Amino acid sequence: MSDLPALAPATKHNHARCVRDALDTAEAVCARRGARLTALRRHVLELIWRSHKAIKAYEILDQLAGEIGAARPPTVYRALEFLMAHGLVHRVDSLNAFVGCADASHRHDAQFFICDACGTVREIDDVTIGRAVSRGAERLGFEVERRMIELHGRCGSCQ
Amino acid sequence: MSDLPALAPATKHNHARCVRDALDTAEAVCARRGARLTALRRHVLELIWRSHKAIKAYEILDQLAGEIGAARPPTVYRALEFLMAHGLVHRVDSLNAFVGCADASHRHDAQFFICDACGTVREIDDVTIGRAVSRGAERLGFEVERRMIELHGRCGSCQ
DNA sequence: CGTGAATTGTTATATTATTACATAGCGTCC
DNA sequence: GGACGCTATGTAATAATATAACAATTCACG
Ligand SMILES: [Zn+2]
Ligand SMILES: [Zn+2]
Ligand SMILES: [Zn+2]
Ligand SMILES: [Zn+2]
Repeated sequence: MSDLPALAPATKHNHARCVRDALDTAEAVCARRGARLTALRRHVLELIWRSHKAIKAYEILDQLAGEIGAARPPTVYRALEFLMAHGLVHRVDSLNAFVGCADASHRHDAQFFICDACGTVREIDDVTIGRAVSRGAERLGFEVERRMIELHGRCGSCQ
Repeated sequence: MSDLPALAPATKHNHARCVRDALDTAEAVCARRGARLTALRRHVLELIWRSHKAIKAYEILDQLAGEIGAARPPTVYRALEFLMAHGLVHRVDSLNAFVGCADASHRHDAQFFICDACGTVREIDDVTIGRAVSRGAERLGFEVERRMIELHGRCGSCQ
């Protein structure tokens, strides 16, 4: 595994450690469920975690091609499908892109704060927002199954 | 203009009237701003309003082709761009599709409740949800510029 | 009318994602 | 160990979504 200097996030933290933790959690989650975190899937997850930005499927594809030779779209999309199914990665619909889940220990929807200046995606799960949505849904007689909440703007360091 | 029976929404209402109102509002909004609601743009808006479902750009394209002859993607995407710029249409990112704005009198983000069974999209603008998001953002020091809030599930009649 | 700006037409291409089928790996039963 | 069945991966083709670049037309305004 190579070093990861160029793509580190804006927030100051030990990102190598941050990635290692994410991969360890992924191993644990998959082990617990009898799911196979294969070399390929693990590699894709690692690429996603190289930054706290959302990464596009074809960027993953290009990086894979540079590292392990030929890679085709289905390879990437299948890995992403697996990682999303196990809650290790979220899809950011407003960007057609993917980001590592900040709390992969349990499946969840979350809210994403996306800085349009630096690209950093910050995931939180705010119960107040969740409750507000639930009450709105209730008034409409609507049964919510999946929440997609993505807020675009400027993060603290980019204002 | 043809009749609109097949695509009427689940909720019982006078949909012909509903469409007419939407077009009238659009005329008014554009007049007020000196924007030109050309025949093409008006036609696209009307196609979008034929149902309360989100419609895909290429569905619009197909319908235009059937009605006025050749139509190319840029034609549709440009009309959509105009309609969105003037708040007459919203894009539903989680569907790559477009829906008529339920309250085009003023520009806004809103929340969309999307029934995955019947496809109906219900737009509301719930201040409670907006406030919850604002407070979440404030705690992160994040400045929100655009809110994408799309809730998938089942509407009342599809449960 | 003449002019410039906005709109639309047209061709090509970029970007994102899936289908369909072939091959390879891997655990289990006998 | 070998046959079987399941999961994962490889590969080719194509579908679905969106934009770029430039030409032709239309339209408001003077
Ligand atoms: Zn990190
Ligand atoms: Zn998450
Ligand atoms: Zn209606
Ligand atoms: Zn609206």
